[in-house]
Amino acid sequence: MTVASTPRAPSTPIVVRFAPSPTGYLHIGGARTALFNWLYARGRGGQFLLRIEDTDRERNNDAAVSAILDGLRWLELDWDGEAVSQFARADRHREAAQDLLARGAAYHCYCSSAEIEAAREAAKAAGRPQIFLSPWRDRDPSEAPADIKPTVRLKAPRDGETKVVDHVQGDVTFPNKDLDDLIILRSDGNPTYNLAVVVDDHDMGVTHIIRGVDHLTNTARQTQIYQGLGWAVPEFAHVPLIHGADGAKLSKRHGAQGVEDYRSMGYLPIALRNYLVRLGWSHGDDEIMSTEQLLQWFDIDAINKSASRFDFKKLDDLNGHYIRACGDTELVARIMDMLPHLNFAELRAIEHDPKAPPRADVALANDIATLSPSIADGATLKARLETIGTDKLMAAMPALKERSKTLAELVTGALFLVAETPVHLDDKSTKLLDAQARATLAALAARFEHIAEWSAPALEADVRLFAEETGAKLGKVAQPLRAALTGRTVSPPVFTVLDVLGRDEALARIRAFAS
RNA sequence: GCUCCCUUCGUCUAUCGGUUAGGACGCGAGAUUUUCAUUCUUGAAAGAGGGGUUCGACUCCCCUAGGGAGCGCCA
Repeated sequence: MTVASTPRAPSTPIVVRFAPSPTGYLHIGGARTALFNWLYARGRGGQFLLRIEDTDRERNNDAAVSAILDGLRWLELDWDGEAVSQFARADRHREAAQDLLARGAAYHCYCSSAEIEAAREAAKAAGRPQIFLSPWRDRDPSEAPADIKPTVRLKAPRDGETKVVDHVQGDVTFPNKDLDDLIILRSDGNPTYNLAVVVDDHDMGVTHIIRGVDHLTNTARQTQIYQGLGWAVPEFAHVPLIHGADGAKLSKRHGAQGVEDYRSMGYLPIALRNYLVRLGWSHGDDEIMSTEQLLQWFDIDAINKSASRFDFKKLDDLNGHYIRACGDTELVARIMDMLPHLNFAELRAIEHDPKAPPRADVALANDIATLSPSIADGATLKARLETIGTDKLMAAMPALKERSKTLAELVTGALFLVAETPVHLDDKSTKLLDAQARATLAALAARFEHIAEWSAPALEADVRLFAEETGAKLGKVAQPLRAALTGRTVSPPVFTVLDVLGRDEALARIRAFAS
């Protein structure tokens, strides 16, 4: 394992920000951007600020904002200070626009929306670049029509080029002739995104802007605003996008867009972070990296330029690693935290590709439907588990966690705890419990009644002895037991199941199918 | 259409001009095993295509092809 040089203490403290718009959930791509920002700041003693880009009043609402904050908290990415509302700073943005006007770096444009639209259509039809050159850039404002409220446009340079110096993309130059005079103040006097971003980033003292490449052309335009305002341009790192497994944009069809879905599926925050950081960034051959290592190693200069595809198989593998490494107490706590977020009926209603394996939370919902149909949601399941006793869940954890990739699978494996007696059998276990198997169960029940010590090793020894005496293979004895105890042909080791269930419950379940 | 970016196993990636092109996931085979897993061993699997530059190119340059992003009084 090679160790990169430790980042030098910068003379000016690093300030980064994550600036999502409130769309109703924290997008998985946004989550990675937030993670990159967080790692960069926290690894270098800098600040990680949060700003909500809520200037679009129609889309903005409190629920959408808290969904994003919840997502960040769940991912364990803490930010400094209060989240800044961009909308609340509109006066300051207007002030900057006035400043631009006063400096001669902006002008009033009296073109109507219809006029602009028409020009764009014409350009498109003629195969010309769809940029709009306002005639009011050079026209005398005294000629302005009285009935039109003007917008304010940036007076961007027409010649030369605008260069974006980027830690990921390198130097990217845009010919100024391709960048039109963007509107910075709408005709209703409200600031537009590009102006607001520049003013906010400047006022918040942001030194490094780490965001998606989809903003690269915005950066060229924003650079012109910085220049018009006479402000220093911050450093940039435009990170590549994350695509779905088919290479197209990540969509609902791919399984999950918001981090809340990943919580529901039972991924551990640390596993998701480890997975996300490896999309577009690496540190040699290292795959599993602790947060401490990431803080030490992560650097924006090592981020790749190409987009990557989201691979659930790899996420599952990482999550499995972290589950196995996690203490039982913490796992139980995380399961209990997760359960109230699950609504089984809703999960079962999720459409998905029938060829693909269902999401772990959907699989759990389906399993509950057959095993314990009376449990309708995660909160009920949680209550049921608490009634039975979390000590039983704890006792099952060591056996469960080495066969689970997600918390949802952990719960699926633990469902035998809440099953009603007699257990609801699935098709395979129904078939397995034939006359011979039921006779075996009767014989076992008789033995178990008198067993001195009810523990996994003692039970295993006794069952092995029974198999030996009757000349049966262990599987011939263990499988009927498993079916009677769990209703499934797949479960944690039967002896663990017997042990965790306890003598009375186990015997009742066995007798229910014995004959 | 215009501008910009990208292209190493199926996927995520390593390689700072000289390697039998490495690792991880997934997949195949085997071992362990009461089921399923875990664990261990092992196998297959890649430089988009074409030109240059160079003693030597995955690495530098050009072209082509494919992919992506942006082109709003959205953010």
